[in-house]
Amino acid sequence: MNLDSPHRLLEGLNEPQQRAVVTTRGPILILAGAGSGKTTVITRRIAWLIESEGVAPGAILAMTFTNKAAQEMSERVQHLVSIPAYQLWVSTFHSFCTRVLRTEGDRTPVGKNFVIFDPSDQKSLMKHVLSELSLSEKQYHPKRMLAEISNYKNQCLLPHEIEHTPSERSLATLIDVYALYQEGLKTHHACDFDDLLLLTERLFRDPTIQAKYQEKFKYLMVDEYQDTNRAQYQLIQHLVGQERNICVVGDEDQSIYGWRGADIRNILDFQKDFPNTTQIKLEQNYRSTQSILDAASLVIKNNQDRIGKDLWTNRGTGEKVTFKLAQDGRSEGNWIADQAQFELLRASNARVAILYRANWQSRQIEEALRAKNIPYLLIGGVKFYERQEIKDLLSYLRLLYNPFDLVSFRRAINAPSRGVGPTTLKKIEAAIPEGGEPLEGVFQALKTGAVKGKAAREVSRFADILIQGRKERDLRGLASLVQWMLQESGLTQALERENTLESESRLRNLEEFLNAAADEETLGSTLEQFLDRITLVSDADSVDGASRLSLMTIHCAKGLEFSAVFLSGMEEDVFPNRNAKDDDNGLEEERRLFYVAITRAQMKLYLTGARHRRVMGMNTLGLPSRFLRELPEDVLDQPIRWGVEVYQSGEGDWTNTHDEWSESETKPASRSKSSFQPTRRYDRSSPKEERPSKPKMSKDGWPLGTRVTSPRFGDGLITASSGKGDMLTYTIVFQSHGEKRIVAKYGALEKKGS
DNA sequence: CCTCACTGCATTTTT
DNA sequence: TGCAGTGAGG
Repeated sequence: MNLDSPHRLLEGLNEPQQRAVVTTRGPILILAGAGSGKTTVITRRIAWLIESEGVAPGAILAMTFTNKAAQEMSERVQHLVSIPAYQLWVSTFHSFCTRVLRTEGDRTPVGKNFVIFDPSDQKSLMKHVLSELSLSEKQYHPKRMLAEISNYKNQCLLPHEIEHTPSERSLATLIDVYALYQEGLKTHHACDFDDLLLLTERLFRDPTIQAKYQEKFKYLMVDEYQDTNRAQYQLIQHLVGQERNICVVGDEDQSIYGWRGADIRNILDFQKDFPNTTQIKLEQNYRSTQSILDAASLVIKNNQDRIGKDLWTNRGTGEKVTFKLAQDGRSEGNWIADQAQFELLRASNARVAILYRANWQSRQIEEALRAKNIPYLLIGGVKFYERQEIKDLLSYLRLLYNPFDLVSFRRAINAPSRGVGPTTLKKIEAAIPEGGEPLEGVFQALKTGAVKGKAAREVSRFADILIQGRKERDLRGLASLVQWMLQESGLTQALERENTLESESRLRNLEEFLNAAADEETLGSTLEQFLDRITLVSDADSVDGASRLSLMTIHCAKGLEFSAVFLSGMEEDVFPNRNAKDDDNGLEEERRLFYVAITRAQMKLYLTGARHRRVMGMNTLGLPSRFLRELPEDVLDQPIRWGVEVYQSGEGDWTNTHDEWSESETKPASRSKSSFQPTRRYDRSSPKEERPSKPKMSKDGWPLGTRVTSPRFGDGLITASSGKGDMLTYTIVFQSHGEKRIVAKYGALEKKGS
């Protein structure tokens, strides 16, 4: 290979990138740092295989995690070599599996024509299962049960394969729940997200099937390999054939889906799994300035679990990172809004993102943006296809496709409200013959007179809609079918009758849905394909390149880049998230999340925090995120100050600082000298700082941060408060008893030193 | 069977 | 704080 006069497909690539493109045989591990041109490499590599090596497009399988990534790759490949899209197998794991199951489905419990349950469907099935087993939802939270089941599924374990000893009562119950849940899915002819992977993996255990797919796909590529879980890992192992042409691309520092079963060991151990792996590191960053990269590199160095990379850039030092401490969440929002507007005005093509750890944090930022009339796009939260009215309509469509879907049946039968409640539903369900459709239950219940009167009329009208609908399904196009369903189901009329602001917006959503169906129809999709697509789209897929200001979680932002990035809520327990920092793994993942956030920025990075925050209805005192301390001083435009009091943490143990709560004689933190210096003034950098607001809780209580003594628990520090008057309650962290909630009136608390 | 009002409880992150 | 789940009344 002569790299001096590059082939068209190698043009503009640096040396390691070129090697990654042309190394097509055997196992390859591409460690692609943030912003190192990963997508370019993957797409050029696919094009290279097709064009220079004459590989048939259909023999290449490329897997991604999001539809957006898949779509982008597919488009870029088509741009490079002109081949029809349908020949390319670039898809998400989930849609790949769906495709396989739709082809081979006769061999799985749910058959070919399954529906895919989304989380809300799962939840309603789970509730049903729990009541069947007479387990209280109070004790067995449906969501937690589902999370645990998901965990097992991600590890490729079915209920009967989970090992447990007789003494593990709660595990035994979970297994029962899991088993019955799977039974439920089977009778509904339904899969949940995890089943798509699990069932496909099971399928590939059959040597015949395995051979078939190994023969088809000679070249495998996996994007974001660090995010694969056990099921995905196994799936890949099954697919790798004799020639071992597997290329995985990933970045261990961006592994942020451990909670979803992703196992960072998959990428760390790749070379063990595939001896003689070619490893290529992409370390030149084309996205960010040096300051941003320095911040990112020094932060991530604190992690143990990594292979290690040294990112560099030739884009210059750039502006330093700005940190802003606001008095509370509201003023944090306001400051971000103002500053974001400034960033937007800076360049006509500026794209700005406001990121946060958890969705709830978006609220106050949104309020600020709305108050200032700054347009923005919110990604996440309630998804379009999860809205009530959409789910109502979908439940009808799903029933036309798969009449066994009892969850949809239960929903549709009383949407819009027809006066068919739990009682009638129970009777119908009892009348469903073994292995039969819910609709047969309706006929039975009517025949035997179990359901009569008004309910009977409504129910039989509902049955008519479904029966007629099945005929219409085969006669009409997608859009026209949706249109018909909207009318016949009475959903539109019910909303029109309601005639409120709320119903108006729901009608608009239904219209939007109709548009989506029309779009889909022009692609020539069937009802099946339409339904699959709807369930498998994610928030990240809706990120609109044209939008100038976007709000999203850090997770959603992975893979994206923005000229300026705001990262809000830099407080301990917010970020790192309180529940995630229990163990080292959790904390390292949080740190990787921080790393992902930092590396989204091209030109400018802002970090913000709030001194006080209302969280879950409580006033809480924010302490600086430990991550702030990991930032090298010289990337910041000024030292980080944290309000009046100084929090000087030795691994979050405030008692280490005992007397330093009064601002007088604080010693600087060990690593960064000037960080967290006490300061009496609020941050002076901002031109129009909100007036040093009234001290919180000073009227009928003590301010947060006050040190108190309790006769029962000894010395402590007020960290949060809620309620007022007689109900005034403090959350106090005691030196020797941990965190307690104490009603001020009865607590006999005394202020320390008075 | 539906609606409204109350209460108690929770916030990670998503294909 | 806000939502979801529950219970009383219409």
